[in-house]
Amino acid sequence: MAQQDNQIIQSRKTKLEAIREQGVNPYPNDFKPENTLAWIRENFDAIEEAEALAKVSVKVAGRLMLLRNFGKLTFAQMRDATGALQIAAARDEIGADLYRNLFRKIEVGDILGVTGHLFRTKKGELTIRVETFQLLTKAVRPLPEKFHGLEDREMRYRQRYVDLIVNPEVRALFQDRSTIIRLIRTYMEELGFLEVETPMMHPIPGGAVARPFITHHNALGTDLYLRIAPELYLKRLIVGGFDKVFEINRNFRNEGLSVRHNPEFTMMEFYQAYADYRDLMRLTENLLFHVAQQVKGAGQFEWNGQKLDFTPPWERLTLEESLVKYADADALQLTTEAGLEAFAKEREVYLDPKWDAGKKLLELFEALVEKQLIQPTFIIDYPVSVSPLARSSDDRPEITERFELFIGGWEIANAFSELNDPEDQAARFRAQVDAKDAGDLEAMHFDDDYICALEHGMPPTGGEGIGIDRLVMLLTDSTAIRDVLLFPQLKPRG
RNA sequence: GGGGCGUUAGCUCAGUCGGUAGAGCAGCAGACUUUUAAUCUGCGGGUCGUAGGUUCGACUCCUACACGCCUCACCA
Repeated sequence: MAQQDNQIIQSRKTKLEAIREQGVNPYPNDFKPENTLAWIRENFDAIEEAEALAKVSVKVAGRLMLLRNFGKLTFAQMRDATGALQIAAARDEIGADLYRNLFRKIEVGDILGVTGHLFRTKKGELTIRVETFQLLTKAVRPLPEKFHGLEDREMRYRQRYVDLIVNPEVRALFQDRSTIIRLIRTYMEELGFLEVETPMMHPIPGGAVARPFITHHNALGTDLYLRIAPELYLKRLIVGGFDKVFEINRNFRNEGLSVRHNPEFTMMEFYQAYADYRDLMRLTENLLFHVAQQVKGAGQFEWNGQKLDFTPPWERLTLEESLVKYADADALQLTTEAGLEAFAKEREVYLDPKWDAGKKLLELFEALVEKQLIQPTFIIDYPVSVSPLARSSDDRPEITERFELFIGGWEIANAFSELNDPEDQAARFRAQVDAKDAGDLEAMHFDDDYICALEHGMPPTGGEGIGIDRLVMLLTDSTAIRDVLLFPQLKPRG
């Protein structure tokens, strides 16, 4: 972000030049720290004896976050990737010339390498007594104010590097995000799932109901779509004989931004041959309970002022049951299209007359129930018309063996027993193409090669997608997806 | 896209009834060898988001636009 040099930047650049004029490189790369600040604190914070501390020699590097100068003595707080520790430099110990001409030119925000021994101040704080020091990187822009830090949301997102420097809780959140993903990956691998990577650029967008981003390949002379889901590729791998696969990666959907939506977001999709949606419900409960226990220390934890309980088993309701339980619907009324319309009118929910009964039922659920599903809840048995890739129920052909998982009022996961009948799948694709021709921008394309794959025989399979960003939001007590993405999408600066 | 709120110094924020802007931190000069948001003295620092309008005069009132936040709609 271009900014006019202000007084402060000018002052810092003047110091930079003064350092250069002394023959000192303000950006050297020959200093190798040997100790982390957290290691020093862990090993010596409990030691009180001055003689014992004085024997400890350390070599550290980090950014100066606070500077307190007393003329002939300077205290500074140094921060590295692991933690923070105080250093103290005395004029009479490092030499008057160095102290005046170089150390005093160092400012908050600069990165410093230091060697020295440990001691404890009069107030008892563990501190490094500086014996030698080296300026490692001069910062010519000032850091935000030391007490309030950087609070402006826009600046925090646009200049995340500054946010990370001055707001330690942001750093901790992204470490948690990494931990969550690692726990999921390890859990899946231990269940025997193979991690795979499938294309991000698709000639035919598929696997979800969404509008894609379009891009162009010059050499091939063809348009490509950023993937909206990896689903159809992962199921090709099931056809190919990998019985358990998963992928944790980005999806891209050309939709609006909101507190819960970013155009690129991270999903885990996984497919297991010879499993059905009931098996996946059990897997999902156990997986998320495990992750919560590891990250939060318990299966129950606070999120957004509410207590969430991830302890299995979780409630399972059909769409109709959820409307009865959470919206006081009459069960019988929901069984007919006329009844659905009457119920919608009563609750002032708009239903497009062009929609079929299944779509109307789903709309009623989304309008009246979804936000109330705070505790983990599986909603099951979705209509066929809104589930073009899911296997129909053998008992009730109008519904599919599908569930969506809701937590905190948000959809967290979507799963079903996969449709592996190529003729049925082809018919479903044709229905989608008809909807697209009728103007539905989100309807699916017909994927000939996917039908061809199914014609080779895909074993009965259960498949699921879990929204990683939303899961991270729950586990980090966040309410905006931007807060769990290092670089969330924002409008370009005007 | 609709509605509401916001945008003032590098950062965090005040700014009354319309009379050309203040504080703390940060910066500069100085004092200080044990501070913990160090303290003390002095000094600088502003396109008041942008562009128009009303007015003798606009940070302040009006309009449009930009960006952000919240919310609704669409979606995961």
